[in-house]
Amino acid sequence: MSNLKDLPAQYDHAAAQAKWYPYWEKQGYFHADADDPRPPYCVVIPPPNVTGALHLGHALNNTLQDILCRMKRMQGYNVLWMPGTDHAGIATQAVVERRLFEEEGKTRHTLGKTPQESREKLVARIWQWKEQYEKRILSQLKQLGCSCDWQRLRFTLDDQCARAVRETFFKLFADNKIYRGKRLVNWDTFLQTAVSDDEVFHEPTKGHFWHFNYPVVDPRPGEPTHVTIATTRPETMLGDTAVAVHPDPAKALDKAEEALNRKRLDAPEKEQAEIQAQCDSIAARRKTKLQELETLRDMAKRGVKLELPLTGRTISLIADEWAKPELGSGCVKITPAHDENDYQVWQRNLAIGAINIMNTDGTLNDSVPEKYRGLTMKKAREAVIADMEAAELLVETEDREIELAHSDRSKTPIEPYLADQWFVKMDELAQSAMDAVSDGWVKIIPERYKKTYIDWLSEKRDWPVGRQLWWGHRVPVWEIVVHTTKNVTSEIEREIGDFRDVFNRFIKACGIENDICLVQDERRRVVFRVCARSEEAMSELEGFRKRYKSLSDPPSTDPRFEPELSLRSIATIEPQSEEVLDTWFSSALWPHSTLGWPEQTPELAHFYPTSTLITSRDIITLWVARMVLAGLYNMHEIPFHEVFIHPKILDGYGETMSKSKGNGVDPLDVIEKFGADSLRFGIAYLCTETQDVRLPVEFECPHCHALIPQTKKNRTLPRVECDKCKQPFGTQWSQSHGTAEDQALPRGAAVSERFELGRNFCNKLWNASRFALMNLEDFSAAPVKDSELLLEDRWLLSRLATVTGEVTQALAEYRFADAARSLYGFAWDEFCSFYIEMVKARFAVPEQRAVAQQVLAHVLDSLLRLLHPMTPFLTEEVWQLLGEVAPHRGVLKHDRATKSVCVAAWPEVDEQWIDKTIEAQFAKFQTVMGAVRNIRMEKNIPPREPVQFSVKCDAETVKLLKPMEPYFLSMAGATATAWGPNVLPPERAASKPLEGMEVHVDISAFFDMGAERARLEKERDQLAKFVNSLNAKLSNENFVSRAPANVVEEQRAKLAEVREQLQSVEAALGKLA
RNA sequence: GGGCGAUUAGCUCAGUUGGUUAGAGCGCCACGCUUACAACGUGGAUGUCGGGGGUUCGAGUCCCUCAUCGCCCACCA
Repeated sequence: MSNLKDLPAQYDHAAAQAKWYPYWEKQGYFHADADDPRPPYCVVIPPPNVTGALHLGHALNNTLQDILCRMKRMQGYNVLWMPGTDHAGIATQAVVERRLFEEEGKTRHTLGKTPQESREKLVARIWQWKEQYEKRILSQLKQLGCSCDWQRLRFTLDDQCARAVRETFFKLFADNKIYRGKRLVNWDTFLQTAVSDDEVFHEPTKGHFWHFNYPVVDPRPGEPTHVTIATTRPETMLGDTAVAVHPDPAKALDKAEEALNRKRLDAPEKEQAEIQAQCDSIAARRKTKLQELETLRDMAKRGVKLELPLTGRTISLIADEWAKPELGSGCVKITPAHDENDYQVWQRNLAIGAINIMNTDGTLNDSVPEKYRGLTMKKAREAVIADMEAAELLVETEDREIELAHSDRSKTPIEPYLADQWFVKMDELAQSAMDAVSDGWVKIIPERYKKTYIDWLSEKRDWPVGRQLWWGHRVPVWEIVVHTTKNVTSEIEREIGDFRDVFNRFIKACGIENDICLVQDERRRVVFRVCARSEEAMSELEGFRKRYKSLSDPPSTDPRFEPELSLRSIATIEPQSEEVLDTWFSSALWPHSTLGWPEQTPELAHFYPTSTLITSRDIITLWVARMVLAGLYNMHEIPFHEVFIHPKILDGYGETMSKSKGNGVDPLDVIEKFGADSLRFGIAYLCTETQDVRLPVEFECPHCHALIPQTKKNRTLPRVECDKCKQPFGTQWSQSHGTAEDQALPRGAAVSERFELGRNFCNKLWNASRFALMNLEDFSAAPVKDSELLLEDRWLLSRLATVTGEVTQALAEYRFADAARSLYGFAWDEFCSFYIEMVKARFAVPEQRAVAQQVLAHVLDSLLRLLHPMTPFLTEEVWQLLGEVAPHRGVLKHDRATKSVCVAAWPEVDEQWIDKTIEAQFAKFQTVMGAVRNIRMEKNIPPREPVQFSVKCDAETVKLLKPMEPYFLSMAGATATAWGPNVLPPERAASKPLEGMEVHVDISAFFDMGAERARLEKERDQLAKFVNSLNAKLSNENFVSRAPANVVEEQRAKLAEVREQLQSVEAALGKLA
């Protein structure tokens, strides 16, 4: 047995963490079996990206999951918390590539001698990175106390996930839900990949607005000889295929004017001038410009061509509604391959065509005149402007601020780019996911986030799933081109038919016919795409392709190879698609792929659908929506019943934390300084429904441990000087932006004082436990009789039952802050400040000792259980110690404590103890105690000085308070001299009127006439004010007649009560005079 | 441009279906190392509940409106 006297006065969080996590793991408490008969409860972790270490947001996310898992485990569920990490395709590759460039000056293309070798080498490096960070992440989760089933650890790029991804892709492919199409994509010229809209951010950039003239080919007399267009991206003119003018400029102007007028009516004054200017501009157009636009429109209808300067090409003048007559010249250039809106115009006017002018690396390609080829878009811009100016076709240059799209990953500008892409058709899939939520199968909490989810899905935009990256699940598709020498359709079709026959024989011979799906390209009929489901099918295709290439390798005479030989002669198979899938494709499968799908495992049967998903609001669309549709598609069943969207962690300025802002906080720093329990409790305490978690951040000086507030300025300094000791220290910013000297400085951790709340609470509980343990050394388990319980025992048991109910209910509804606050108040104010203080006096009386011990041990036991999900280490530490002195605990009935609080039963609400009368009675005692203490302080009576007091109250209250006399002595140093209805204040007393009572403290030794009078006058004024306000209310005819009778009655009673108090104060004052 | 959320003590936040004189923690002031705890105890001070309207006997709470901040989505030749 530990020597309880030697327990440190401060909770040693580091020791507890080191001791208990390994213990839990060894006991296998976190492991869940699929054949366990208990009801399942399953949570899949939102897999953290292996891009870097976990931040506070992860700490919050995982703390909440752990709180629920631990509670459910105690409630008797078979809990599986499925852990894992995400390969985070583009993000991880970008990080590794950037490092490669910074540290070795290499790009991914120069890493190996061949493209193949480069790819392999880069992927190998990313795996190394992944191993390193995954290890770090897992260690962080363990230090946080997360009770994940580590035996089931998964990674979105591991073999099993790969199988699930291929299976899903194959299903979609065979189902005609995956197609290849040319679409305008956001092209990252640095990473040379398409990125999704979600991976693009806009940044205001200083730019210009250039006005160019395009000459008209053979203008008729009286018609314009050129049209003027304006652009912020002049280099794209090389890819123009048309200029558009509105088909009905007059009507469009009317509409614009109408809209403007509507806006003007309710626009604030400061915008009026601007609107007026726009109105004037429309009016001016009516006079001068309309005619011209209508002429241009007519010319467009006639099929007039324009000369596209610098290219020698002619382009069409078309009529399209995209051109807004009220803006610029009223004409707009159309570059379908490099602008989203222009692309839409092309879709309406296919005849104009589209010209892609860019290579994948962001340089201009062979579609532009030779002099521009190979230039970057930026260089091309300068060249185009110079040449247009030289040709006297540059009309005007305006300065203008533009919101320029940047890639979130490489931070370089995005070029819109027409490229072949893999798409998933979203119509039916999105609908199914919408229905799941609108019909209530999946519940989103808080409910307001339903809207985000539904709105996004209802757009049903097809999902571009291909990424031109090397890190990820490679698209399992091969392209086959059928050879043909024929140019008659029917003959070509016959050859295609032959190909199909031979191909089918080939896959049958390989035994992979069930794992192969062949689809013909809609436009190019000789092109086929083959999707492979299994490893075997993939290697057969690859094998065939390789053997095909090396014709020197003579095919075997095995009849099995006959179809292969035929196939060789009629078609070419291209290498497997170079692309990989969007990282969200594998994340979408997470809830079922981690449980073993596509295998029908016992886990899948037992744990799917999972119970709850806990995540952050910014991935409701990217992740949650896609998991629902993927789950429904693959499993025909929702992936989870409830989704809880938790708040975000912000810094003291209300900004999101991020590495690039330098305001991030590493949970390990917080754990080291405050302990994991404090971090967890602090998070739960702040995790309210509507507010984000705002945490002012401080640097902790490594020299003197002073806390220096983090400001927008100092958070991005490579070295910070301590306010107190004036010594410099490094920050997380030094690591990435500092000199070697900065990096060598001792590092100042970024922490937040907000976690002091949790630390103080843990320490309070530790010391209360220590008190209990010290006083339970002679504990012998013996159930108490109901009659032996004193008022304070019943009060505490009543409060415990109530709080148990509150906490259980709050956690069931994801109200973490409510649960934490409820426990905080109960443990600190009721258990510590009152019960323990009272029990001290009882422990001194031998015949009262045993009962008090039983109740104390029991309530501590329950409190530990209730707190365990939030503060697992502390509660386990105390649980073990308590088990040594009091292995059997309870009140009327005893049970043996479990080996660990981890597997202890969650407290039930014991209704028999809930007693509002007792709680009200106890409140009276607390009020009198407060009054006595208050008078002591106000009269400056030294703490050690004993005082005497008397209480005027009814007989009922006397019965209640008399037994409490010892507590007044021990807790307020006050001895009661009289109780009852006829009590009169002593000669020199300080008096306090209370509800139905008067407290008089004898202060003859400290009497100060002036001070006492001042105190009473203040009290009198307050009461008088209250009486007035009540009087006013009650003399209001409307209040008396319209308010509910009970409310009026309450007010009347209150008035009588307050009047009485006022009288007693006035009496006391009179006595002084 | 559309949507969502926030605005309560110096700071960070609670505040149930409208009903006494609006709460907590930190910080602040005073006193106290009383054998669980100074990371503590006891007591105290601190608010035009963002502004303006409205509904109501009664509004921090419901409605309208304005302002500020934050987030999401869309758009910007």
